[in-house]
Amino acid sequence: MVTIRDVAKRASVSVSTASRILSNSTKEKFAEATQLKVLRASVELGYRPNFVARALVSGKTRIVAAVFPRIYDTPFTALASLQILSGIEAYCSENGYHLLLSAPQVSSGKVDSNFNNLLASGYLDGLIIDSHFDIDPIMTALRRFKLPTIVLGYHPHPYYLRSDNHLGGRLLMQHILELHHRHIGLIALPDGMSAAADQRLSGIKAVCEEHGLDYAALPRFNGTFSSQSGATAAAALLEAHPELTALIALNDRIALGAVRQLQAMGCTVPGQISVIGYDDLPQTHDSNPPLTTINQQLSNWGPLAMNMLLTLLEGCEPEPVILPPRLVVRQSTTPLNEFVRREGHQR
Amino acid sequence: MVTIRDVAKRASVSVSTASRILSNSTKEKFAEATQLKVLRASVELGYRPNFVARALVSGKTRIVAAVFPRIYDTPFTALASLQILSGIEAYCSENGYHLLLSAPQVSSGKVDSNFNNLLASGYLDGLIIDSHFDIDPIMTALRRFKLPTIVLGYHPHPYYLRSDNHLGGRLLMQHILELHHRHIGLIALPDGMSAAADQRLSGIKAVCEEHGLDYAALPRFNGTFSSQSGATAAAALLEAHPELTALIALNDRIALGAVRQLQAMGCTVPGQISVIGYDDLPQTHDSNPPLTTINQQLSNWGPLAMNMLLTLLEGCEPEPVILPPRLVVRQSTTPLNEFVRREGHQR
DNA sequence: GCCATTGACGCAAACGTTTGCGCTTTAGGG
DNA sequence: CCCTAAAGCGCAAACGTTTGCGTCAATGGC
Repeated sequence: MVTIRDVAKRASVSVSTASRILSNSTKEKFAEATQLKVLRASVELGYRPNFVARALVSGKTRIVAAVFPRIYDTPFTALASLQILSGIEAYCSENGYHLLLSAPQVSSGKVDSNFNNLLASGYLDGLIIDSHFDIDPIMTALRRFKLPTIVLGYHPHPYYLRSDNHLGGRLLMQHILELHHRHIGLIALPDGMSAAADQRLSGIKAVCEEHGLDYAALPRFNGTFSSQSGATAAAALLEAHPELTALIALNDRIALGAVRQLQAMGCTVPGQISVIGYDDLPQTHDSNPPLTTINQQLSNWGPLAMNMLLTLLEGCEPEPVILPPRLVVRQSTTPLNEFVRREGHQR
Repeated sequence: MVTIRDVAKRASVSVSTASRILSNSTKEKFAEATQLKVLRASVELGYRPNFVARALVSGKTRIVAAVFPRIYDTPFTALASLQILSGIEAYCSENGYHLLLSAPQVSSGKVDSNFNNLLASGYLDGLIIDSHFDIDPIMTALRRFKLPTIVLGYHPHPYYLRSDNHLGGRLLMQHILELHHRHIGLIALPDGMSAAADQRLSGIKAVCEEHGLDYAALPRFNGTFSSQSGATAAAALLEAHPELTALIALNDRIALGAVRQLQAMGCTVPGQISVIGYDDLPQTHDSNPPLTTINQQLSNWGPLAMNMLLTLLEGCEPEPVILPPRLVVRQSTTPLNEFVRREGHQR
């Protein structure tokens, strides 16, 4: 390993001079000739600074962590995480940072010890935490160390980035109403299970009230995160309420499950029943029919969150970010046709 | 920050004694009383060793990197990466290692500078590299540093882990032949584009020869990695060869695209035509019909690769690993029915 | 009772940087 | 010609550990 001492020796200057010329961006005054000597020696020897030593004295590692809690042993969930992760990595790399990935095991209110070690290790300059699930244990573990932190999602924290799920819910409902549907089923999640889902529901409710609809009266069936639960829900809803002409699913996976179930039951989508999802998963492009859904700009999350973290690391106060979701109209929703609409009105 | 010096002072011992008692697992002999004093002082003060300092002297950071090259700006591809990553992370964490994620930009034979910095930084004890795409530039950049490395896939390297894609190809073809199909279309990738795909094709070819079929005569259409290209391929194949009763796709995405296209053309799957994919992507469980495909045990890759890396870090020579893939029969393939079979034989 | 051995611990160097401060030289002003 | 200031550079401490070696006392054998 070639150290700065070697460079200094070859350039016949002191170590401190070499260090200042090589790393100190604040150009202290050095003779042109000296600078050249050092620079040349550096490249000739192929000198690369040892970040560990640098970190020890500066206290800065230029490493940040992305934390995706691992709940019930399920890995950080699916492609959404990957998109975010990819964005963080890219932005990190552009700014000379390195990304450490951590998926701490959270069980019975405790975080695994390796995560605690990581926090105390001094390896991290800051972190970005996904609060898709309950991260209270993580945040309490984190409090002891004064590490700059950005939170993704609804966990209460001064610096956060989230999508406006209320607005997303509104878009969902408005789209369905504009298509003249009035008999609308809801495949939701149990209240309180996910802050994001709750917000989506609140958006739906708000639109209902604006249109004089009784939100509480909407046929509703609670699923989970699996596509199978979407299928179950669709079957149950249609059996209890054959008059339904539209189904709102709170995420794409249950929407896709619902579509599959409907088709298996001989129901055409969107011919007889419109289905709308939420998340804009990649596979919704290619599903049959392509799914109308809500896009959360996931690919922007990583860079934006990392940008917030960087301003925090520079000692400034980043503004929280709330991203507006967008409706993506594909082919799983269609206007209620005249015949059915009239029938609907008769009831 | 509470340092080991504080602990030593509170226990009224020297720093070296504290260090040895706290970290040196090779229990040098110390008086019972001294050990207790130090341990107690340590917990009372909440001492956590600074890994950076420890790394500086020991030369070991207990950080390893997972490298997923970013080609043409596409992020590390999809869920396969995520499954592997999740496995690596879990195994890292269990063994007290930390995982750094790097997705270096590779363009025109060069790797971005941040990746080079990472390699030279001294931050890494070792790395696991995904060779899904061409990683020559990465490997040459890596050669200058003597970092223990495991390669995932077919890139030539002493320590590798891969799935037996030749066997996978065999399974693919055997399954189709056992279902009595004889008019088989191939949605492949251009030769040489992917070592894994080439291997799959070689397996298919081998089975053909064993059954006296002319591999070269199989109707074939080359796609890419997108599901759209699968749709295009299916349409083209069926138009040129209406007699086909089975389609082999070299990956699930193009298989799903093909299924969608077939259904749009009024072809039932598997009623009129069987389709088989490769990869066992999660969405193939829920597609309509659920796809018959090949599973590569991706969730085992991470732990196995990490295990190899750990033995390498301990100074031993790990054995390369070749995992056998498994056929997953779902509902997109079915035996050729009698009528069609007889017709098939007549031609 | 003396010497060698062993057990228990401390001293200080080392890892590769950064950085506060001080030293020398030169230039410039009076 | 002297004094001051600035320019250019080096010394050495510091960051928090680990670890080779040395020291001291106690112990045991003869």
